[in-house]
Amino acid sequence: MFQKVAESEFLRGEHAALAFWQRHGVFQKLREKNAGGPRWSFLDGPITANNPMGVHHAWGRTYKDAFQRYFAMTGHELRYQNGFDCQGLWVEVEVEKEFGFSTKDAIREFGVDRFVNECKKRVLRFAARQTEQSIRLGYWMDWDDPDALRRLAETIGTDEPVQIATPSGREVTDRAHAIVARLGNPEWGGSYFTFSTENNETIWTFLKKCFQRGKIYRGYDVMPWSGRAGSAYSQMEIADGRRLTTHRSCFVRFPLASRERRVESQEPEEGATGGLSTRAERGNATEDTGGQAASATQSEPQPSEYLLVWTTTPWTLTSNVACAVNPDLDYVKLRTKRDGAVYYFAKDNLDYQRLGREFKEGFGRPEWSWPEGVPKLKTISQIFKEQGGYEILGELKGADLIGREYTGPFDDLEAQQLPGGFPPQAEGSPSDRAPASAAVESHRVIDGGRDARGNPNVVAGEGTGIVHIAPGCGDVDHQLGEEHGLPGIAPLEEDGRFAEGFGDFTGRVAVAAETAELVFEKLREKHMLVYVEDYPHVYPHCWRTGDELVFRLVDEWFINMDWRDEIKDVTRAIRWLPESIDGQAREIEWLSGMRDWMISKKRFWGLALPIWIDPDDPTDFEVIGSLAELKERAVEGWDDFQGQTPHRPWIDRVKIKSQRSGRLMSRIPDVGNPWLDAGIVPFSTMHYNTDRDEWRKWFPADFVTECFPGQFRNWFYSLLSLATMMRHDETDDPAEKRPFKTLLGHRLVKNEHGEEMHKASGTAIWFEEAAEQLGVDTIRWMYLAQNPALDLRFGTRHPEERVTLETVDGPLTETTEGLPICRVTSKPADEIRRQILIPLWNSYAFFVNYAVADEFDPSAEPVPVAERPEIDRWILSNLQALIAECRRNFENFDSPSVCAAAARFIDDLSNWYIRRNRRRFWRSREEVKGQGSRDKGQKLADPQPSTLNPQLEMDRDKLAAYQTLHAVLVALTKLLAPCIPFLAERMYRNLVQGREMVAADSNPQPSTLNPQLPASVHLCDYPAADESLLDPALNQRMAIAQQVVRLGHMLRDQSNHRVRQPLAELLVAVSNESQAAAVDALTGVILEELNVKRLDRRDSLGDLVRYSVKPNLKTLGPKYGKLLGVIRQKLPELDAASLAPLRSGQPVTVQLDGNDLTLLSEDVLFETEHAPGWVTAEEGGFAVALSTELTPELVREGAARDFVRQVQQLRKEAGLDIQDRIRIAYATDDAELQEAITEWSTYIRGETLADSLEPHQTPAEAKDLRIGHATCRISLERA
RNA sequence: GGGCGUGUAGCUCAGUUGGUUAGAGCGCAGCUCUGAUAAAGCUGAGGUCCGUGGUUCGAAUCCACGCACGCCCA
Repeated sequence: MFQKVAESEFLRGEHAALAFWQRHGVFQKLREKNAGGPRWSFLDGPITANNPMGVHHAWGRTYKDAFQRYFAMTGHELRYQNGFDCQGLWVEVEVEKEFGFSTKDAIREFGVDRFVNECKKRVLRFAARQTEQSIRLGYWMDWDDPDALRRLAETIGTDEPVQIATPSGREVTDRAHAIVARLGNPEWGGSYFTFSTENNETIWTFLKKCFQRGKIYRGYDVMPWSGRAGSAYSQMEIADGRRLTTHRSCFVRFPLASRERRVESQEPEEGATGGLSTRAERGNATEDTGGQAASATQSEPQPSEYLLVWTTTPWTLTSNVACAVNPDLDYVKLRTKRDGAVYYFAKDNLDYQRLGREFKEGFGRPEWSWPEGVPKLKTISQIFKEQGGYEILGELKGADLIGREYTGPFDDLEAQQLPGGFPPQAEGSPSDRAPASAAVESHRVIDGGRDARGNPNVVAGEGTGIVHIAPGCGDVDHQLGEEHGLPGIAPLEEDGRFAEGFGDFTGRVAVAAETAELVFEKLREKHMLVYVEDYPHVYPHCWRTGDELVFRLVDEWFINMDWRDEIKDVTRAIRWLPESIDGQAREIEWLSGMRDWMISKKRFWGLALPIWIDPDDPTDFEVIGSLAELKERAVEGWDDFQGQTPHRPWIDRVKIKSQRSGRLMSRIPDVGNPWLDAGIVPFSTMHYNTDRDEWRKWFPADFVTECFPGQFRNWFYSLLSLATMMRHDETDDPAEKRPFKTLLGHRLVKNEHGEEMHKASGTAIWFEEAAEQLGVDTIRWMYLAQNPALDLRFGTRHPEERVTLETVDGPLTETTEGLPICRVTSKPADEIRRQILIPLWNSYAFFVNYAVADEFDPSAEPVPVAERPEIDRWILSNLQALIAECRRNFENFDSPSVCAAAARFIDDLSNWYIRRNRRRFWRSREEVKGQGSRDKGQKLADPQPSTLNPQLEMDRDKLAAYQTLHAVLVALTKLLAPCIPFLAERMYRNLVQGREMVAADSNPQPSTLNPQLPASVHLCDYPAADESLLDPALNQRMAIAQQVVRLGHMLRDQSNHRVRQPLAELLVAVSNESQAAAVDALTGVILEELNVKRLDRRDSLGDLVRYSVKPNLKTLGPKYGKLLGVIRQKLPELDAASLAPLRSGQPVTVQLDGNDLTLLSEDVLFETEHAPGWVTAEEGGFAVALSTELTPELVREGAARDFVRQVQQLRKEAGLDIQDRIRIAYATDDAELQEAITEWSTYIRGETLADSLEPHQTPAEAKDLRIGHATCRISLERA
């Protein structure tokens, strides 16, 4: 039997379900049940085990769980392996914070081994934490015991043996790091950790394959670099750190060498007369420049021509090698009046209002408005005017400047004079092809060239059209330097300071403000500084420290990605969802534009790149493909390493011998890019290297899902490239190479106003805050129902409102990490609870509570469906449609459609089926036995009039109702189990196991449960639609009845007649036979819903309305074109009768404005207009009219129903049970009402379970209640 | 700067191949129903379909330009 249910208490129910699953090992039973079934391969994208989970992590994890549950309920075997992302700078950053380290040296001092152990500990601690949070989400995975993970964290770095039980039930004892290195292996089960030896070693396999294809190289490239972190940032990660900042930017002039080779000129050679030069006008900007420049010309009349150059990074001027122009661009030749100096720069720049738009509108983000206190920028013309004025001497093309030599700004520096550039290259290094000339010998104007898309690198606009080129300090600069055979000067050390060889600059931090000032001071001395200003712009910053990045020439390791077309082919073989995003195109776009992949990082915690190199000959390097290979090749250090994980510092001790030279080779000190860790998992977690047959069973994954912004260049990219390379020697078929078949991306979780939630501002919502305030089923529904292509506006955290959560473990005021727990509100969550979960619960509670009272036995012989009332067959038919729809949508990874269909069904169930059938359940057993006191003869409208033996028939009808509703609810719990696993479980268990489940909960032996039925909804098979119950015609009929009722309600509303007031007659006019049949079949339903005495159906709308005709522009337009205007005007004026043949499909020829038109039936639309004198409404081809005339009889009956309603409300307010009997006393001055009560006394008493209904001098506290047009005082007491 | 996308009610979004009076949900206002319902239903107000020009008998829809916003790439 069923357990009576009361309040929904969703949160308490969720905790109860979690406890039940744990106590009965339901998840284990599910895995056993499906073992050997068809496989469904899900591949989890690893979550960074670095912080507790927030609600933004839970969206993807809800998808993962929901689809896994669906495929489990359809009998599939699954892997259930969660993944943790463990290695990389993000972990180092947090550990540095914990220990207060701010430099790499601080870490070295602390000890790299201790540091790496701390990183491992942090990962294990947060893996434990996220495991607990995921379990609370209802996410069923093969979880490790969080406490075991914490024990490992505590003991890692010691030799103390630890004993843990693995998820598969094995007892393992070993040193912590030996266990940790093997977490997630197939014998133990559990989550995979990317720091595992298996994962790292499989990346070695990948890198070896790259090496064998000749794709690994050591590159010298200019990369964004953080001096503080001592690390280069890859193209992928730099995107996250852009910020608006203000730099001291400067205009500088480089003196041109005189043109000895010059053959002709457009302008006569101007002498540096200086005749027009005067003392500089006063003015801050001019004060320190012009005068000194003028004096330069005095002491040295030549040269007098200058390149005008502009830069926002003054420190790079130390490393200037060349200047670039656009040969097609117009340049101007300008002479200043003050000192007669002649400048060259782009013509368009003279009056160009630099950052004019940004000054007004900011830099493209709301928070990036023009910085306060920074003046508007001047035009170059303005600057020269302030410095005494100028005259234009002429124009020339950029091409005319190319080849001109000049004097650099810092030619006195040692580095500038070093042949081959700076730093001096080791012999035999890959860049030993670099030119032997020194930078000072290379200063000349070059062609800026074009980028990959063919756009010129040098354009007019912000600068001067002459770009200072420092191949060691800039990306494009570097490329140009390579193209033009220029030497490079790379001035910065790892820490972002100038190296030896830079005079006074040596040791200074490049980005420091003082460094810029020193540059200006030196330039001033050399008379090269023209103007200095504050220049705001968006510039890359370190995403961790916020420090400004520099562009630094580094030697890093790269994968040559010239096989990108192979990856594109694989990309095309994959299904990318949601379709509206066109992820495939986005990925292809990224693949087309991406550069070679920088895989190295000069840090400590991460994949040990398996590259061994001869320190004396950097061209001699080798990639090792496995630890076994390394062991074989090792000539020293193996014994030291053995027993450790392949991480720094331990792995660094192993040396091998060069096959080429026989010399000792060492591992490069770099660690790997963490996206390698996440990209290899289709191989490492499926045992590619250890059990190829097993791997073949699970590769490729059927499904992956992740939050997509950013991942096209991160996880998706790494999965695609690694799989393409891993498989290149095994197959040519792109489909065989793909790591996954279908990808579902989803967007971001935002707050209710659409803003990002930030940890720092306290607006980020922690998982448990949301879970224990909003409820997990609610949150899951919110995620699953959301369109994945759109941001989800989750809710709002109120940092100022602290709350205490009541949990099973007692009150909770802060998270495990000590973060305060704050109030979380969410309108979408409230709406879901209101519109879906509560109606669902109420439907269930209604059933259960009546079933308990009636002692309904679900095992009773079922009433054949064919013999049940039409409405039962209707809801069952609808259920089959829902089942089919849910299956189809789950298979299609379309959870929003599952949720939408279910929501519609729940509405039909609650607001139509149950509401309409209440009376079938109310009939008490006494009533059935003929002992009831309710009056049956005066029932307003019995939906099931019967000529059979009333007792027998009612009994059977009631049984049918119970059986129908029971079946629907049980099926619904199964359908929704993947979405709302807690509520579904709770309902299912009571509906199926009933009271026995209480006994089972206190006794872990499930023997008391009905062994025939699964103990958990999650052990059930997903329902399959029963075609024999599907009756589309019936569904349509009911839809028509619902539509008529809706129209009827509209008419009542418009004519101001409440539904409780019976009305005499309803006319329904239909336009076809199926509508007629529907109305006839459901007349009783319509009458009762609308509280109308009589329904009269008319065969034709013509009886109720008259027709009007309208042209069908869609068909007539193409035929008559311009004539359409006339047709539109005149056609409705035609006599409707003359067009009548059209209604039966005959063409009609009419004359309009002198034109003969032949109209087909499709050319004319017939519309209805309401007949006068009726309240009518019309929709979908039928019309409804309601008579509004009230007779005294009708008024009295309405009053009686009002009276009943008010009494019911009082019963509820008095807290009476539905079975309690009462006595009613009332008082009214209204004679008509008095008469109505007397007339309908039996009915009123029957409806309200009243033993007596007496006029009385009621107590003063009795309420004045409105009954029709009168008022009445009513009091009641329990009988 | 380049590429892609978006712009429709107070908010979030639909809107088919160009077709007649542009829709939904939320919010707001009013009304109704209720022995499961903390719900729900109905009605109403609310629109320069970003702007300008063009194509067309007809444009939210197609084209061009402009403006604003977003993403990706420089």
